[in-house]
Amino acid sequence: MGIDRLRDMRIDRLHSSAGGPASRQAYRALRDAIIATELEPGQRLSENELAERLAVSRTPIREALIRLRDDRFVQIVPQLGTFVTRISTSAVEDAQFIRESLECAAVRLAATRAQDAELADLAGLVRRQAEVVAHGDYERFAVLDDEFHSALCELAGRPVAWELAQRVKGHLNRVRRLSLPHPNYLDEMVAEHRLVLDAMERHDPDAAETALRHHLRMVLSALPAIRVQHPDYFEDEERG
Amino acid sequence: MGIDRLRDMRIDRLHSSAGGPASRQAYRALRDAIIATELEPGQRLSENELAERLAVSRTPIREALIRLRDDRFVQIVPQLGTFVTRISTSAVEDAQFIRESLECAAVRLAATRAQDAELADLAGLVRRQAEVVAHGDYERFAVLDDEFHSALCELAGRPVAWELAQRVKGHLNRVRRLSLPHPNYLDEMVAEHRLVLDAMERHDPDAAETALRHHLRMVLSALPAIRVQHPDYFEDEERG
DNA sequence: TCCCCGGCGCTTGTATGTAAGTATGCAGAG
DNA sequence: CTCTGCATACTTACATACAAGCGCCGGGGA
Repeated sequence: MGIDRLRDMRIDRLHSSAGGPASRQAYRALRDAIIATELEPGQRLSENELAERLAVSRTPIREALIRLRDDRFVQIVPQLGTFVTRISTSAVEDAQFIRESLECAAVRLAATRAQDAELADLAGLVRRQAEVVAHGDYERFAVLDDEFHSALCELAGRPVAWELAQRVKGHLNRVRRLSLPHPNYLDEMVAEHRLVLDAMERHDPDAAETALRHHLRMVLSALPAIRVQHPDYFEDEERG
Repeated sequence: MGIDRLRDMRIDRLHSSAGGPASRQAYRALRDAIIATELEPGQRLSENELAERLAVSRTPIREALIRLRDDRFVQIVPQLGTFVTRISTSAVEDAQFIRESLECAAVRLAATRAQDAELADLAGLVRRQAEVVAHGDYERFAVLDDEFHSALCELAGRPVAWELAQRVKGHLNRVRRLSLPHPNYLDEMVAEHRLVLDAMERHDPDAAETALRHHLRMVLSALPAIRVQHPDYFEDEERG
């Protein structure tokens, strides 16, 4: 088992956010597939087969895999194979720690520096989130959610914080997609965004940080349940 | 000018922390050379010439350059060339922000969780730092300094924080090497380490964070002076 | 039946060749 | 003298070929 599952991967054409060099497209396609667990944790990847499937040579595939290794989404073992990393509790916690540290530091700055016009824009963004949630449009909310967190870093004058946070966020998303979101999940998210925004409007860095930290930690709560449901997706010790 | 400066690079053998695949060695060698400004900011790099100089083929060189691009140490322009990034104030501030966010968050955890034995080890490390500083051994101090900050993240249970901090730290080191350290610089560093340690021994996260933040910000103070001294190393607007 | 060992097929790592595009410098026209 | 256009030499991006090493499987021996 394992190697023939490669055909389960849905991406045949390099369609995801198409554009740019082939190596970057391959990176995005593979990354998306891993986060969506279309490529399952623990699965072995073959440079040759990926190249064939994505209709490019091994070179861009290899460059994509190297970058994915830096992201800890794959593990490359010389002369043996390349594997999708299993979900490790510590890796998820690492990602959470990094994101939390960066975004909380950013929101403190943002709360201090944000101008009224910028806060108004952010408020508009949260309103739009409420709208799409009312329509149950999960996909659109995901986009607006990213925009919100991106805007926080932008307002802090540190867009790089979001770039980095987004990179590690993949680990959190992979977990989140495995968890069945409970009904009011999206409503809660929007409400928490509003709490962060309120604190920023009061220019209260402490409150903004607290609210954002609470918000970011929501994701992790589902982790134990997922481990019970997909034990073979985890690499951690306690499995028996 | 520019391209022939490639011969100024001191690394002929892949000697820096030798071991591992050639691409990794090339990465380290090039990274070290850039941080030491043996490869000057703005300088054009040739894959062919680097391959010849490091006695490997273009493939591992290319992989190294890709990783350096992710680190923002080089800029790759397709069909045009690869260039050592000039020092940008915002990039340095980005690196500072990331390092500060991660390490300050880590030291808070460490101050809370550290055991007596671990604190004793850390105290021993600071003592050794004082010794090598007394002998004016800058190189050994640099190693022990890294060990100190690495230990903080380790004690926090988040070694990944140090890995990331170390990666962006290169940008800060490149700046620091250009500044002539004033005489008591090393003594101050050790003293500040001791302040951080003291706060940790009191299990006081707030004090530990404050002390570390102050410590980390020392580096940036030298930046304006360096810009005056090496204006061509900077890419920022205000040059006239 | 169990164990050891050697060949085979796969893997990644590296080297080299091909393609496409940009800046540059020179030649020639105005 | 200045401007235009083309040939050329370089670059990165990609494709392909070669090398070295690990795991597996099957045969032979005890």
